[in-house]
Amino acid sequence: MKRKVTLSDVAALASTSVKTASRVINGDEKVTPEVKVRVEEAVIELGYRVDLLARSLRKGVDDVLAVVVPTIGDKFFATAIEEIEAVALDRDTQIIIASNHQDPIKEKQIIRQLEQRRVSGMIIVPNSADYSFMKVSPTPTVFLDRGPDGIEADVVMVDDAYGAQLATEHLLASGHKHIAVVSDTFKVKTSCARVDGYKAALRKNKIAVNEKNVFMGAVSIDDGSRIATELLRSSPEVTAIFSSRSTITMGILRVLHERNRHDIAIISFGDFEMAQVVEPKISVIDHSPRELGRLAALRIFAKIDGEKFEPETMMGHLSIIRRGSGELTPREVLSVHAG
Amino acid sequence: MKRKVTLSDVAALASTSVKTASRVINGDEKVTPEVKVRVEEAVIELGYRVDLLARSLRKGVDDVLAVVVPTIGDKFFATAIEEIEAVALDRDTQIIIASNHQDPIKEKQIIRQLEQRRVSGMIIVPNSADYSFMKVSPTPTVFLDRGPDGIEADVVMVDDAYGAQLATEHLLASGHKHIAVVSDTFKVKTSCARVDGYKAALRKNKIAVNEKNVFMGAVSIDDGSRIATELLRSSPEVTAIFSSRSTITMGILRVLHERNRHDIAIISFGDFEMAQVVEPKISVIDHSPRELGRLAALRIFAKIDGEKFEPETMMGHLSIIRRGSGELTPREVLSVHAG
DNA sequence: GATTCTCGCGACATCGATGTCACGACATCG
DNA sequence: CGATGTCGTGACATCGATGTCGCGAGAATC
Repeated sequence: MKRKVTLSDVAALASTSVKTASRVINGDEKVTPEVKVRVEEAVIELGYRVDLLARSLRKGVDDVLAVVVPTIGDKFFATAIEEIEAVALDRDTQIIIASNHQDPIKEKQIIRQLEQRRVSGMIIVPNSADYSFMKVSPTPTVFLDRGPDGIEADVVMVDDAYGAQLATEHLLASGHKHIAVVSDTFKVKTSCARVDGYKAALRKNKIAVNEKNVFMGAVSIDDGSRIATELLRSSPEVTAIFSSRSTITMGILRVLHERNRHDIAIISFGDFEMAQVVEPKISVIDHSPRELGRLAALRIFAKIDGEKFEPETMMGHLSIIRRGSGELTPREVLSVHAG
Repeated sequence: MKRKVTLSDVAALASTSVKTASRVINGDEKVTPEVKVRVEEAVIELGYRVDLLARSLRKGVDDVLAVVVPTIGDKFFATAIEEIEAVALDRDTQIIIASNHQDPIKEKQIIRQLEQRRVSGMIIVPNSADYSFMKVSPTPTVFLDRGPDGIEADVVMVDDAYGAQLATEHLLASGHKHIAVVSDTFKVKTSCARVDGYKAALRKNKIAVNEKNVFMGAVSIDDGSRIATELLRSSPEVTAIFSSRSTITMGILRVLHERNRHDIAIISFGDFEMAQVVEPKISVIDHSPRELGRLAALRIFAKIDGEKFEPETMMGHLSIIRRGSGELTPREVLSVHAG
């Protein structure tokens, strides 16, 4: 096992000083061409490669971007990460991924550890915890998908309430009067906002909000199925559903397909691959994880490069993709026509 | 902006030496309780936290695990990463994710960079490139999902050929004679193996392989749809399809659903969320990304901890999940019964 | 009581790179 | 011709931690 090749080995072979060797590998112009060649030859001969740890220690920060998400396996976050990685690759920056496992204590430890590692920046998808401990953090940070509690910071997100309103109004426009919403917990800001948007749309259209048709607590596919079953039983008058997450939508679809209920309109917050596969295809409110990831990455790199801004909230685009499921005519309208 | 707190600040405040402070934070027993308390108080008072970069430089390796995958957004890899991250979390190890972007040159640079960063280990999902340049790598490495070319190494994968054979035999057992396969490119080893397994199953059952029914070149959902369309036209006799990837399956399903063709049996390599949502539910060969991720992570940490093994290939479990789509009776059998 | 051991501690070197600064050689200027 | 400037260079300090080693004091041994 031969010892690691260091700059001083290179310098020795090139009969020059360590510092000059360093100058050559860093492209410093002020080196005699002849010496430069000698060093370059020595580098090749010895197979020298910079030790990034040592360089980072000297520099004071490590050229690494950290990304903290609730779960890596979630398609939405995975895609956002993919985009962040693509932006980072252009700067030869690698990314550390950490999952907070829905545990504020653990997440705080993780963030601490990332700071101790001197990552050059962090992109965080916050949970419901308090982030005020980060007020004094020396590490540039951007929050993604939702804003953090307890601290003013850069945030890249979409206008969840507005998107939910769009979705609900779309269903209203198709003639639906009895529209249910299925969402996550009120602890998650985005879920709240989406339910708020739903309610706002109803109010705007002078339709009373029936709390019975607001279903919370759905995260997984199975939750979606469970709630859909309950919904069909307890609220038979419902002709349309606004689902605030794609996993929930999948769960609802399972029940609808099993029971052959193709008479219920559905629109989903967040696009997903299978939305184009099932019949009828699922209309969605699209908030692109790619766009959010890109925005966050560009922002964080601008900050890393030393640009100073005031904390700012940046909104990604929202659009509605009509595929059929949201445009179904309510059955009472159909039956009136038929009768 | 106050300067960073270092061990020497702590030592000064505790009126002791840097080394002794170091002993305290590393839990070295040989420190007088009194001194230990002084140091601990100083740590709290100053808010001292170890600089992981410096520690890693000294130690010679960085306590970070690198994971290199083709694409992060792919659900299969994302889930594997999630599991790897979970294992790593138990050791307070963070993970660097890199995508090779299907580009061997870029991937080589990335791997080099990871070595230069002195990551303590690497888990790599290889592409078709040659990995012989890694023969002399000092970094413990495990390959995931498929074996690398040009080098003997640890590999965690499943027996793709066997899984494909299982799938095909399942269709045969339901009475299908005309079975098509849709797969990726022959450049990817796993794809090859799956097609081989398909052919082996046919041969074993004395059914001639019809190359016309071997469809290659499908990666995305759209590819799946394109090929499904072609298949329905060019091979109307086909009553069952073995799809070697979940994305392909989704593409095929889109076409089948659009055309209301519920008479074609389908089985998919790789489980996916929507497999349980559509009707009929999709039977799959399950090769759990969680299990593979876990196996790879445990292996890599064992190697990091200094255990020595010969290069070995570890196989994850494979099982068939029957959900209905693979158990459809072929229409000619039905018509015989009907007639 | 002299000697060997152990224990807690700290000065210093070290990991591998880069910043600082000063020095000698040569060019340029008035 | 002396003063000033620029240029390439390298010795040394530095980033922040930990390994080495030796020292002095008290305990244990004969």
